Amino acid sequence: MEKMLDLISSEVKKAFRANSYDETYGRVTLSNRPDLCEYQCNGAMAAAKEYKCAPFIISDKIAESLKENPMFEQVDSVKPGFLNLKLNPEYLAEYLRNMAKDPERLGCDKCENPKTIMIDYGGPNVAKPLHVGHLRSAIIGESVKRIGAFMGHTMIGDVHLGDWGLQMGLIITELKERKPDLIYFDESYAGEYSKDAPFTIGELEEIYPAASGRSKEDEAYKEAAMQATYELQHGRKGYQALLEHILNVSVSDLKRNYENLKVSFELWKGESDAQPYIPDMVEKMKKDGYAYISEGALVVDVKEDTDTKEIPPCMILKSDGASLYNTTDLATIVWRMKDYHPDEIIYVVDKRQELYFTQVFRCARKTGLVEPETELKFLGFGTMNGKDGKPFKTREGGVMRLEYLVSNINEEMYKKITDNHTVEEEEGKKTAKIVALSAIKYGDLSNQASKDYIFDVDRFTSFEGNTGPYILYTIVRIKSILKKYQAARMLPEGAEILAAHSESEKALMLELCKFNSMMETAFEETAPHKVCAYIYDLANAFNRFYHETKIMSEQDEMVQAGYICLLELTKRALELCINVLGFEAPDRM
RNA sequence: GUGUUCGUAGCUCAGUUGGAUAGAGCAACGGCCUUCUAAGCCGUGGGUCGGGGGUUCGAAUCCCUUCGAGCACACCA
Repeated sequence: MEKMLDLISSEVKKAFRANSYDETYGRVTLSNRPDLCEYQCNGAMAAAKEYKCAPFIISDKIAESLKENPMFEQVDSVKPGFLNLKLNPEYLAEYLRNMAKDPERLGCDKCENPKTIMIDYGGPNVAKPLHVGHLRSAIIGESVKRIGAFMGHTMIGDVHLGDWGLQMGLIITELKERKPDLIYFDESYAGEYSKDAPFTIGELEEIYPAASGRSKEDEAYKEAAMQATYELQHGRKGYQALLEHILNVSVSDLKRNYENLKVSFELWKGESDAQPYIPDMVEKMKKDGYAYISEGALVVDVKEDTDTKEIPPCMILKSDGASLYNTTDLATIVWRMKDYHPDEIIYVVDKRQELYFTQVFRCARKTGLVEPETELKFLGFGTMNGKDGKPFKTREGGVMRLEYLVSNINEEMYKKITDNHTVEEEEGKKTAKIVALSAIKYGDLSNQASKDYIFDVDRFTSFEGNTGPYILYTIVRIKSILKKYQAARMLPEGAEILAAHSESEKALMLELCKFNSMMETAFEETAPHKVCAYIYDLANAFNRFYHETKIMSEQDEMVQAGYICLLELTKRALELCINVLGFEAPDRM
């Protein structure tokens, strides 16, 4: 469906043309003075300069041309040259009826040229538990992915595991110390290895920090770990089998954790998957003359004339010849292009890595790893701070495990729910989990991703104000009425959304008709917070309407049925929105 | 030092890409439940949009300058 603003604009542009003014001045925007009008056009003031006359003369003429237009209930030309518009309620109702006919999309057209977009988010490390630092990438990435999918793009989420490097050698070394008799350490062993891992996720999570700690004090131990890393990367069979086990155990645990957050990935690739592509890539960069030796390291220059500061070259290999983060990221681009040929790759990572990714992107572009039209987008997010404004820590000052954070909030939510209502324990727990997730995700997504934000558990889990639980509460209210209505009767023949009967009803309808343009903007700007802002406005508009309108006691059957249709549409819009944000609503709370 | 992001109510944040009287929520205060979930609704108070200059009919928004904060600046990821 065409967007409401475009429909209105095209009428106003017509009026500008009819009065022989340039139609580009006819662009209509939402009103910033809802007390005066619903939509406005400020073009007359801009046009005044070109046509050398007072702005209000132009806006008067345009208003005159639009007076008879059935789209509008009211058209005013005001003081300096504002054109104030109010929509005909019947026209608005018709628009919403068309939205309602399309419950899957509510009139939001899929994009005309669907793209294949890979989105790199998550970024957990194998053998290490997820911590709060992983939260934002997961939440934002998942939402961006869902918004893109809703707009009709093929979205491929890749978790991009940290499964390469010294950490693996450390684990193997520590394991060898603890269980030296394992056949994985017997180099003469030539048989098959067991499918069962010789450790649990619990052990693994304990082994890594132990090994990491010891390597910092014990030089010989560190040497051993580096040696193990080298042997692993150069094909020692037993170690590779161990790596497989580490991956399996770790990934299934990560999947469980991400599932709890309603976050899922199409691909579970890791840094290790990029390694086979490195030699050819490096060779080609050298052969094509892009890569050269500087201070012992192999680098590619990525400076550009327009730079306002010195951009250091992108390092491809360290001076000892080893690969590093850059190498892996570039090689990852190689397989992504080869296997999926994406039109765009979005990286959802900490914004502190912006300079680094500028280097990587430029290098990829310059050396031809991607095509000129392939878009590489850096979506940097800010730090999650505690109430004191400093990076979020546990009370003891350590890094908090994500699992603990989530279960703390679940418990808190359960307490709140049981304080207010008597519910069965099982249902209460289930509801608490759903509401808690909305609190966490909405709390994060309602802020602009690029900014730091304060993770305030008390505020996010509150049911008041601009919070996830408030949105869910609104949906639950609607569900409750619909259920009551449906229990008593069927929707009568010919029931449909009617022209608004009150100010609050019209305000609700005006919010609803923004749905398609809001979703499009949220995608174009990769801005989930716009979806949050929208549903907050929508929920407010609904609650105002709800308060004024006694739906169940409405006497006129068709009016009542019209309300029900409007409620259905509101519920649908809210549900589609929270779905792209990555959470859901319970039936009761 | 260079670059970059930012500075809006006591607190947490919006601000439709230059428009009219700068908006929400929390906190404070006051009203509304024998009737669809009061986890709600309505109202009151609270601002030199960090400061200064400029661009123009018009600036929180664009440019310059200044103060303050965060972050980043090749062999970590």
